Amino acid sequence: MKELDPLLHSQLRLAVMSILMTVEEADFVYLREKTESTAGNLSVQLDKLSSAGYLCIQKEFAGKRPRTVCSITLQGRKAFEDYVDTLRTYLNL
Amino acid sequence: MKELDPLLHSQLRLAVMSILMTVEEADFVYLREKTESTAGNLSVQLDKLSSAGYLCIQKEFAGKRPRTVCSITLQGRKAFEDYVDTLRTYLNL
DNA sequence: TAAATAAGTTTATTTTATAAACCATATTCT
DNA sequence: AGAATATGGTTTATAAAATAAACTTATTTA
Repeated sequence: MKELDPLLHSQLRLAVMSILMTVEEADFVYLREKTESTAGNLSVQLDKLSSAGYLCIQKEFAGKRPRTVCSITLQGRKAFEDYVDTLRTYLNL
Repeated sequence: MKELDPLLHSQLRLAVMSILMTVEEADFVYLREKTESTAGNLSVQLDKLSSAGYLCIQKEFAGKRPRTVCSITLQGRKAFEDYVDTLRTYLNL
């Protein structure tokens, strides 16, 4: 049985990637609200996804406030699709 | 975002449930081979699924050797289907 | 009869996820 | 102006999980 990419097999990381699959980019606040996660947890998980090269993070300023913008990478997109395929075999879909 | 049943959102437990969805019953050895897991890990995960009422475990003897047979319960079947539905919203399927 | 194998269980270790605490800046209230 | 509050996060600590290693009991096999 092929193993599920552990980086994606996590509720919050999967939710984040799922959102980024459908949207050109998303900032920290949006992701936090959409996923109903705490900032701390989100921060950690974004770092992991970023370290893996699944998404890229740009830090800008919106007016005077910091803004963290995330977008999925090609590699991330591929990994997500791969994960879905593997999952299908688990779910009998 | 609805949360994914943590009992099913685990690689090994999901694999086990997936198998039990398609097969009347399966014994310990079969599950271990099919999932390529260690006996220790499998034992722990089967206990959890059993405690949750997702599967039932019968201990018999096959000749002189013990045999642990598992089958999915109605509740387990429902939980699995529910998990799949929830997951769809994450995966945009 | 001693060593190896089978079928598990229990305990220990590592990894993960999550939450709590914290930091820096900006804004609002008195 | 200075204190309190909000914003947008990061870092550190805690709780929960997954996994592996060690152990148990019985059974074959050499």
